[in-house]
Amino acid sequence: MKPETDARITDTRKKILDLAEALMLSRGFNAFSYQHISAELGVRNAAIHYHFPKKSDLGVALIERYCRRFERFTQAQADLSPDEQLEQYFELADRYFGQQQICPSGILSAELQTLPDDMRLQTQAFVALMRGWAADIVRRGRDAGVMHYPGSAEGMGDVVFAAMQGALQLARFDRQALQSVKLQIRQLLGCQ
Amino acid sequence: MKPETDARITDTRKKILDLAEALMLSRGFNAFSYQHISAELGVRNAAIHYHFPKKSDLGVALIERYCRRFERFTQAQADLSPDEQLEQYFELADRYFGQQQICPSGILSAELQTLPDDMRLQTQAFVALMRGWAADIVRRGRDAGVMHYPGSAEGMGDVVFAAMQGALQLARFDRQALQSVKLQIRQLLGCQ
DNA sequence: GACACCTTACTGACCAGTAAGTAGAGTCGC
DNA sequence: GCGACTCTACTTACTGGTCAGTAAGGTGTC
Repeated sequence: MKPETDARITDTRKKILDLAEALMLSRGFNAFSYQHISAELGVRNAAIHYHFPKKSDLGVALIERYCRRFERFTQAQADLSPDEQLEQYFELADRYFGQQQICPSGILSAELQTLPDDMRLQTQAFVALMRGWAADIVRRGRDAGVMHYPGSAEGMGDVVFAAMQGALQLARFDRQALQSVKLQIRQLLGCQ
Repeated sequence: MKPETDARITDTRKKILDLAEALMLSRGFNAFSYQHISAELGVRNAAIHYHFPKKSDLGVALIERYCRRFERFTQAQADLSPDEQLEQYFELADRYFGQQQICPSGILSAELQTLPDDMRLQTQAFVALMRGWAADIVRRGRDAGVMHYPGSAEGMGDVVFAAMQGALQLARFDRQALQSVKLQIRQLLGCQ
């Protein structure tokens, strides 16, 4: 049966991506090796190279998957109110925090100077997506009259995005920090 | 003459620290090697090991220097008004940005999981210092009536600190991002 | 027999770290 | 004022480990 074969084909590939994702978000892209993945998966090193010849291929695939996942995420919650969308974003951050991880844009931008060119470009596109979305939420929040803040929606979106990225990093030292930042952002936006 | 000898002793050591600092803030701690430093300095690899036997010794020395420098920085501007202190902090960020660097707490927290234990402890102390200072500025800013924001000073300090850390990372993709975040923070605090 | 999905076996580069030796400058007894 | 000693600040030469990446071979399935 074709589906079963296809399922097996994508199975290892998906497991590699999942493991690589977890490793990248906790250790960073440069700080995990094909050994980390192959050992956990019970295969040999070269098996990873079969699916992703270069490490940058794996990296690009990871970020592409983030982009697809993120677009599905935004489409799925397109009908929610802006303040509900903000809470969904906060929950996303909580999930990263619960696994001792930071957000993908955080680790990728920190390591940016050492990333291969193709990964850098892909990262840029991903960050632009996230940034635009944050600005969108606060813009529609203000238009709907549920959020109140001075300045531009782009500026406020940047602050929310940057603060959440920084908060996840800060939370590695103090578990209270993420809650602290989330609460303060809610108050700054005047919602809840 | 003693002073001249002492000057030469500390000269190489200081040059190593300076180069290591620049490398860490642009590439990350794990992504630079003793080769990077020794090549630039025109000495052999082992010369670096003479001054800093383990790489973690170099890392700890770097963060300790940050702590000392930071305390001198806060003492030097103790007499400034809170909004002037905030602008000094912004200028610090501008200086990092101008050299294609991110802030030390940003890179160290991103790489935290892969850092040796002694560096982790030192980083924790450094971050606590910076965080406390940010909270101090906005607390005294509110007390003095020049800053206005909802919630606690700790919460607002965390947002400012996290947002600036995130903004420096965001600025690697878009040079406007840092200005955007700085401006928005000023407006959120109601100063200028 | 063609293909997907691995394996074994290897290469060369880079890495942190070490051991042993050395050049020069300062210190001491005499 | 001269040899012996000592210390700092390196050097050369090396080790063992890890890394990404490759080449060639095997195995099961359509």
